[in-house]
Amino acid sequence: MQALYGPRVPRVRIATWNVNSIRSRLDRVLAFLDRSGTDVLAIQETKCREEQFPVAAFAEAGYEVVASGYHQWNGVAIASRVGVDDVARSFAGQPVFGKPDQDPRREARALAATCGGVRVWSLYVPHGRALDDPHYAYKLDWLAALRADAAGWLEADPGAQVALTGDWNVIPRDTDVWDVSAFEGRTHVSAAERAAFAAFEPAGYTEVTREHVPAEHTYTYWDYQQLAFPRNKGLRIDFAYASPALAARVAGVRIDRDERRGKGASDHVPVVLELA
DNA sequence: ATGGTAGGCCTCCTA
Repeated sequence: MQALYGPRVPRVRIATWNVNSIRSRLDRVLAFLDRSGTDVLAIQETKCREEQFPVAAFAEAGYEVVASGYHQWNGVAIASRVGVDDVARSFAGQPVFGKPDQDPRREARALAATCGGVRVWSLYVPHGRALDDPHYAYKLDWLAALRADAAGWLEADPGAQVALTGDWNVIPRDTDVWDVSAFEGRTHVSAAERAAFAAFEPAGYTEVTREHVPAEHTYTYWDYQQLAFPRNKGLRIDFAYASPALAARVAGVRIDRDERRGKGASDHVPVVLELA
């Protein structure tokens, strides 16, 4: 009898990747899915409208896609071969940036779906641009609103399996960049950004990529300019916060550094969570 | 030497 053994828990491999245009990166993304055995991929910077997303190529590879995007900037998606249920195109308190009177839609920076029992969020945190730019205040508001909402999900269901994955555009530690002095006076390293990032821990979440890949100067992004990758001048800005029930399942994390090599690479590499 | 790259609806904006 099935009940004697309890419900089967499917093994799931979840990855996150800022692809910097899904249309120009399609072959690389499909090749990554094939070689990595990824079941759910949270994609950021798709840089396309929903109707432009190459869903047929993903379907052929066995993945269902849900995408959010309405022009050539930002854009997030989730590709899954273990289901995409209960899709959300924003979180409850997600701030609006720009000219809300002309464009009331929130930017396509957050997308959620339940995939194989895990609530997966694909997040593209606002860059901030500069400390004195309105986009910087927007970034801090955005992170605070996400934290507040994410805390509520755990209060409502402490056993929920939630993954907050994506490009966080925050350098949490001085050792997450080749030379932190190069970022003095710039975004990504400010005390306010680091506090906004760290605030997910007291909200009940664990940053599992740090837990499983603790080595300093381990990067997930290298600028296209000035030979940043050959010189290993990178940043660690792609992370995955996991709820307690999900964090307990994470058996390993891999940062696919090789994906940055060669012509036609994204400036970010995939980060893969292996669930037991 | 005050640049360099890569994406997009591409002579500008975003990262």
